[in-house]
Amino acid sequence: MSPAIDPETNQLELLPPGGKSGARRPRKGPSLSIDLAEKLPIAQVRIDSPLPQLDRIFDYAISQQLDDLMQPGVRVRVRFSGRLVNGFVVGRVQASDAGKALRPIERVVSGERVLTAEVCDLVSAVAEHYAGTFSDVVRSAVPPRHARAESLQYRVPEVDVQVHDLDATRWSSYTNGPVLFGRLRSGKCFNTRGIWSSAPAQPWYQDISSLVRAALVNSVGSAIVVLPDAHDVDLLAQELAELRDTTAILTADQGPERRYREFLRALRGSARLVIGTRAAVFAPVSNLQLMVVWDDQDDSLWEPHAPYWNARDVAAIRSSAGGCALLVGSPARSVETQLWCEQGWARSLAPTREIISSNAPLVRALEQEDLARDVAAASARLPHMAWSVAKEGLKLGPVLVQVPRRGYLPTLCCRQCRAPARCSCGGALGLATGQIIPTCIWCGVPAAGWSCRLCGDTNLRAVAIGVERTAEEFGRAFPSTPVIWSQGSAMRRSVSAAPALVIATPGAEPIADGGYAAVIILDARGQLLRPQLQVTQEAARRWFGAALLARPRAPFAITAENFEPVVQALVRWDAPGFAQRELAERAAAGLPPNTKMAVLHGALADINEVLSLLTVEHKVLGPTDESCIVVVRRDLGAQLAGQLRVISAMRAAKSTGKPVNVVCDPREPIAKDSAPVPTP
DNA sequence: AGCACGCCGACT
DNA sequence: GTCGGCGTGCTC
Repeated sequence: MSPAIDPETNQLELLPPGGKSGARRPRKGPSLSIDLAEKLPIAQVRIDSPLPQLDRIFDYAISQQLDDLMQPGVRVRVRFSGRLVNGFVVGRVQASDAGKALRPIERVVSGERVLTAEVCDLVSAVAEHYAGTFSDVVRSAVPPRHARAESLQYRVPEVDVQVHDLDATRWSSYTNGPVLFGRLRSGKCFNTRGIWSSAPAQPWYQDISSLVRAALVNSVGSAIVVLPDAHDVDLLAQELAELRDTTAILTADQGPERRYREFLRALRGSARLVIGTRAAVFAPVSNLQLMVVWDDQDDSLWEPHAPYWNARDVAAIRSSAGGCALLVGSPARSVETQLWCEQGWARSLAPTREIISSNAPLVRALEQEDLARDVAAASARLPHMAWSVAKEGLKLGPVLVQVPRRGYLPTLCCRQCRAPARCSCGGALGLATGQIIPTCIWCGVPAAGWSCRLCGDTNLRAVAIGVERTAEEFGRAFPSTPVIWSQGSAMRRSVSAAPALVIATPGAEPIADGGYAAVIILDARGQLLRPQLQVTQEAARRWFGAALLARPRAPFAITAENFEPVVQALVRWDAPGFAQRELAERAAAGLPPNTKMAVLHGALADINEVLSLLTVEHKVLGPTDESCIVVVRRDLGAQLAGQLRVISAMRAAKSTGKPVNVVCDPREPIAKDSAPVPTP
């Protein structure tokens, strides 16, 4: 409270607006003064700086000239440590506790209040949760200003939202579905949270559009839908075309003007529905009723920049803070959302028994008798069982073949000793379609005259077979059938109902008109052998995802053994049960999401220093030369993040050692096999 | 990060 | 006596 306002002059002791006056030099002579705003003359400002020691509120004086514009949420330019920097006004108060003379705010960038109070609190909460800074998070929440977009008129349209009969019917395919749907429809969104695992043969974008209609009918509120990529956004926007006039599309690939325009449509109430990719989770809509996140295990929901937030978890924070409804859907189920269900924070929605028995695909896996009858089945890439499923399916329509690798022969090894084949630069060798000489995947140099560094053999052997080679093989086997392929680099979005073989990588499967007549998963066993913690989760997501695209009761062949739990889950169409099992295993091993993890990256000495400053009860895995993992009980997660934040800020301010990079709730913290398991 | 302040060695 | 080394500390 120290710089008192003189009641006679309404003036506050101030530093001059410009110049490079020494920050700590005592001012000499009479101080400069400006005419202060009469009410709430102090602006609380967040500075645009990634430095953790500057991640707090700074007070500035508001002149009478800028009084009207200086609303919470506006962008400003302020003199900070001698230099002009950007910032946001996050509040206005009567007095400052800075204990020193204040500088006036130099300039208001525009009167647009781009950072609403709710989003400002959300950004703070996300920064705290991930031990990151406000400015790193707010960059995702508020796009850069574009003056022309700001000068446009934003009409608030009259849109009549209608709930169709089909909308309620779709949700009666799920246990708890009718209750949840009814709550949204009657406006009882408060603390309504659901986690759904897709019903077979029921497109996710139709499920979501039904929810959105229910939440927006009879209400003046808004809804946000977060989807993994721009194509999904288009698909849902088409499904909800009748709400076009009140829909804002927020995707990363839009370009500055369009992006800011769509943002302003949400901010100014011109759009009540926001459909977008991960950053849309911060959209500044008013009266938020419902948030939907689809496919929460997709990598795209993780922000690749510090502090590496995840859109599903940001949505959960937002739902917790404001009580808006939250629905998270997946082809399968993540262990994280399963935990929310088991803790009672959210309801589980699973397909009903009736829907499963009428629509779930008929799963064929590798059985003991298959293996006995067909000696080659155990090692064959395309066992007889899968072959006959393809042949039967092609009589009725398109058949999907999911192959985990793109390209032709993407990985090669020495035929003699099976050592991975490498280029002189260290990159792996692969063979592209039509090539005879393998090339390096990193430097692209052809490896003519390759010889094995270990045994000297000059012959190569394929380790993995890609989509293109698989398409070639099926083309030879079914000469009169069209073969279509689709993979990450060249995706095909849809195919007709005519018989065809469709070879695709996971996530690149085209949608078939009327659904696939059969689905085949190749190289399934190999996918269960990779060392990541997420392998079984990821496998379930990929395989349920492919199975969803099939017609009701279509045959589904998978080249993994029947006894694999994930295969069992497919047979019973029970993704929640599978997640429950995985969650229990992780709980027993002290692994997330039952615990909270943070990965520290940096030099060993710096990591050790950070660890020595932690007082929260924690376990340490490692440290190795450049990283370590800190594990705490789940209920101590906020404390851990808080301490890591303080420690980072302190070390950065004192510049002791090099900074340590912190990643909270990492996507893939450790290899499953090598994980030293913390003892509870 | 920048930038200023402060407290010790070799120079006009 | 003072020019300048970069160790500390702060930025409303």
